[in-house]
Amino acid sequence: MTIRKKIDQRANVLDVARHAGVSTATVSRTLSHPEKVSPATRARVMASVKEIGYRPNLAAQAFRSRVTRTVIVLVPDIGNAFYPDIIRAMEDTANKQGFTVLLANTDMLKDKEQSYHEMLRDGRADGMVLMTGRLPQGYSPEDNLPMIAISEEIPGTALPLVAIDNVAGAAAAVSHLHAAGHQRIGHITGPQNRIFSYQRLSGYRRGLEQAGLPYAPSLVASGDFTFEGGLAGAQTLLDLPAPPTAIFCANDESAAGAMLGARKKGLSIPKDLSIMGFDNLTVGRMLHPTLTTLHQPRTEMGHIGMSLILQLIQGTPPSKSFYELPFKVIERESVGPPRVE
Amino acid sequence: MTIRKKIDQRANVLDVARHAGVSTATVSRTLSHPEKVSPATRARVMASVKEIGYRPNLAAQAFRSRVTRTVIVLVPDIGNAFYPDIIRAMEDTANKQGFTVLLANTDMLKDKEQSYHEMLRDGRADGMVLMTGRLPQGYSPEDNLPMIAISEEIPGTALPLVAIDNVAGAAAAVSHLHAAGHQRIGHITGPQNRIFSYQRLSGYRRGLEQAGLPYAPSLVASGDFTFEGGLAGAQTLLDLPAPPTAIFCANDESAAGAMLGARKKGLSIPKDLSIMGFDNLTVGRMLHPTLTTLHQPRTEMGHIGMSLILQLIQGTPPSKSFYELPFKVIERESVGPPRVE
DNA sequence: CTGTTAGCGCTTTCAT
DNA sequence: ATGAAAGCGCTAACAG
Repeated sequence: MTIRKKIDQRANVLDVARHAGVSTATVSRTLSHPEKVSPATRARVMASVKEIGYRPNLAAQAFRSRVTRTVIVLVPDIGNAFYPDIIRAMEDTANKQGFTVLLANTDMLKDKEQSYHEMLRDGRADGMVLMTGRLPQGYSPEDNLPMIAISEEIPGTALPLVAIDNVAGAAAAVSHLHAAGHQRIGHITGPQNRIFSYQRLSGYRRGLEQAGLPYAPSLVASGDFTFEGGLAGAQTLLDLPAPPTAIFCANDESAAGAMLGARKKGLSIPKDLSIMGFDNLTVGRMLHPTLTTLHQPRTEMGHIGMSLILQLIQGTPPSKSFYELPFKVIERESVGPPRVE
Repeated sequence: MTIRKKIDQRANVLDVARHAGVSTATVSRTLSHPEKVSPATRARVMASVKEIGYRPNLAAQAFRSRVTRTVIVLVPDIGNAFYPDIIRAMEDTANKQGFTVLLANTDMLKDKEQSYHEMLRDGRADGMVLMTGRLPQGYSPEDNLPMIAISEEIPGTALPLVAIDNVAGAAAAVSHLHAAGHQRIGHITGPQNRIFSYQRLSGYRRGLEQAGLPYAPSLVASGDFTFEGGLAGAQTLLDLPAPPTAIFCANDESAAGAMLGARKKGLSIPKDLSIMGFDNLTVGRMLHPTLTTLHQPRTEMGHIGMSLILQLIQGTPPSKSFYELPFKVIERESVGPPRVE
């Protein structure tokens, strides 16, 4: 019996209770709800905890209290430089409140999304943040599990969303190009499986419309948010009989690819072709010329999103369904007036 | 009493046991060690599980079995494009074996490192992977917790390491520049708090030595692995009375900064100045000119590292203390012969 | 404010 | 091969 303690080194509540001359309940209270215990006992228990070197068994705690203090965050592609700032901000906010972020890279694979969602259902996390733009398979509103979306909207649901207005952002980008004098503005899209892509494409169309410019399907090349996609897209557009004088790319990485595509064609940016990105990643400042783009407040997105999900976890209902954040155009070197023809 | 089931929807082992007409022990066995149960009962239990829609409570499981199937991965800076490939590979390997990766961004903050290490000690994870180049505070070898290091060595410990030989890699980079004809080769270092920085600096010196070139402290500028650090470092070096004709940067991001620094000085790359990076990140292909660099097999690093820690967790001791991976020079456009003076 | 007591849901001896 | 029963470490009624 006393042998057990020798085998299993670790002290538990009972050891502390004995040492402090109180009950286990008091020990538990002191640790979880210190205000419910008299200062005197609190001090005594704390002293014992310290002396014995007691640390609560987190697995037992999670099991018993049905609270894990963990939030699962679903990221479609951790290699995409768009996410790190958001993730860091979420982690900071979570840690500050004693929560842990369980980051899950899904690569847009449905079974990964599902298996993390099952972890949530099965009590390994208290809430979930989606940046995938879609619901995990097996999701059921009746489960009533705390969930929100960040950065990318989830069509057909009531999940609270923290993001910019992507359509308006894309329209603003096109306006910016139009304001610089461009009349033939091309677009390189994102991948088919992302809501983002549709929103930015429709923002592109809205921007054209607002500028009084016609929409020509031939000026839209399909990309996939990657450097290679941007490269290929630009090549397609520049091979057109009447190529665009400016290209609005669905994100910065494809804009980088588009810049290479232009260079390969012997075009100089922005003299022969203007290029505009979306997201405002660090890479934009590394490119030559530096990239004009549209800024998304990623850090803020992360902070606000995490605060929101933590509130939901703690039982506070969301005050609105869309926490809209501002975007802004970042003017750099890759956009200029069109060449006079 | 029966009311409980109505309130707390969820089925448990007892429900399954009753439904299948067996004991809870048999249900547990069927789920955890199917081979210890007769095919007939196994089928019956499985059928009940399915029918009732039973899913084990993971928190209870973790608590009781003292196994979480979770590995904590400590990353110094998730914004650094060096890590995503490693992380993705680790996650893939872990998931394949039913494990989960708990990614922790530490920003090289000791208290973050410590608090995640405490999570390990307190039973919220089964093992830990360090990419921080140092031990978390509170680490004690006697705890005998499964831990390894990936990519960055931990001085003064016996933790198994999966990485390239950074010193040899840096020396190879310098050799490459020397082979191109350079005699005055500068270096922009990493930050002071990273082992990487020292290793690459000492590799730089070894490379000079091997080339029969003198080491001049003035040709070493201190950087911090960031774009800005590279920019500032290059400006320092290029302002020298006798500036280098080539710069070996401690990583690709600072190389990108150095390229801008050169451009700002009106230098053309590689005609007036050659630049070499380290890591082979995607950004190297986006730069103009594209960046010559040294490739680290990051995906392999992640796969091997995760397999290793999972083995340790399952009780297999490591077969060696250094799992060395190969590096290789990637030749692109940023390195050429020096200008004839 | 504090102690008593009864489990949380699961796994695991120990019998049978 | 299966069941009975004990208990992991902690928390939360409940009573006092």
